[in-house]
Amino acid sequence: MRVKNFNLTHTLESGQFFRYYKKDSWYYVTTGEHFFRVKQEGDVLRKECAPVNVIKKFLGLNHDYESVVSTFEDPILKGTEQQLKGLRILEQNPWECLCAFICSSASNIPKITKNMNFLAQNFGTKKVLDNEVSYTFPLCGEMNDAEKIRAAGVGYRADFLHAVNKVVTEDELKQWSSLTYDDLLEKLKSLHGVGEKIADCVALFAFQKFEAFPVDVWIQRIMESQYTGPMKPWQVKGFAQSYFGRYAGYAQQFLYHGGRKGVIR
DNA sequence: CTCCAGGTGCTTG
DNA sequence: CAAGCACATGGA
Repeated sequence: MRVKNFNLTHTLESGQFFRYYKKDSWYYVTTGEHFFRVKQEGDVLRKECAPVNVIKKFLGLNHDYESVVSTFEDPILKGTEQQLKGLRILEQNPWECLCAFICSSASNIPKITKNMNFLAQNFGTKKVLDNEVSYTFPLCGEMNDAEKIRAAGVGYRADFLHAVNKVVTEDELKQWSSLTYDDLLEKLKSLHGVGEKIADCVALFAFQKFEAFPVDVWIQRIMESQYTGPMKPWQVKGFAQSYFGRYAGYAQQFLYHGGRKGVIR
């Protein structure tokens, strides 16, 4: 299919998603019930083993990229966007996204990836694509074995995952998609192991709340050095939401990835 | 061996 | 509220 204002590499490798790997110029992606591969050649996106509507939804191809970018007025942000043109916010499965970011606390991307793959292996369903093998992630409620959770190497986060798996249901998660940003944030933050930052990540990457602005140590550092000077994280978030506007979440992802790639400054 | 990692919960001032 | 610390685990 043809795509415009889209960059697969920036989108997948910007730290919002963990269950992919690259092989022979294809990206192999496992999300929801799907295990598929995609590759981009210029304006053409090739995909195999998943319906086109699934791919488009997941990759954020339904977003109006030009509208998003048209709200960017800040020079640093505009410059970063130009260097990372086509980076999209994904639309992830809420349960998987929630688990991934519960695993993310005091961790790092390679380790989160391993945790998620182990959880899928221990609880999920095997999928085969040619010679490639992957496991779909379990549904909410299906991770009922504390021992198997711990075996995924998630450390102290095992208790969080176990508790959250127990109190939330897939139905409830579906209902959350109709909540306002504030109400959704409340629901997410009520979960054990989910604070402001993780709630914002899930609100943004799964529930498409583009006004969310997750503040981690990276964004904190970038915001302080480029915009605000020393500030508390909750102040940085407040500043960013009012300064960047209704697509603050998109701004966050550009700045986060740009900062990590050394594109800024 | 020490230090750190897309934080959060719990305890005290 | 704000500050201080523990929390498992793996890699540098």
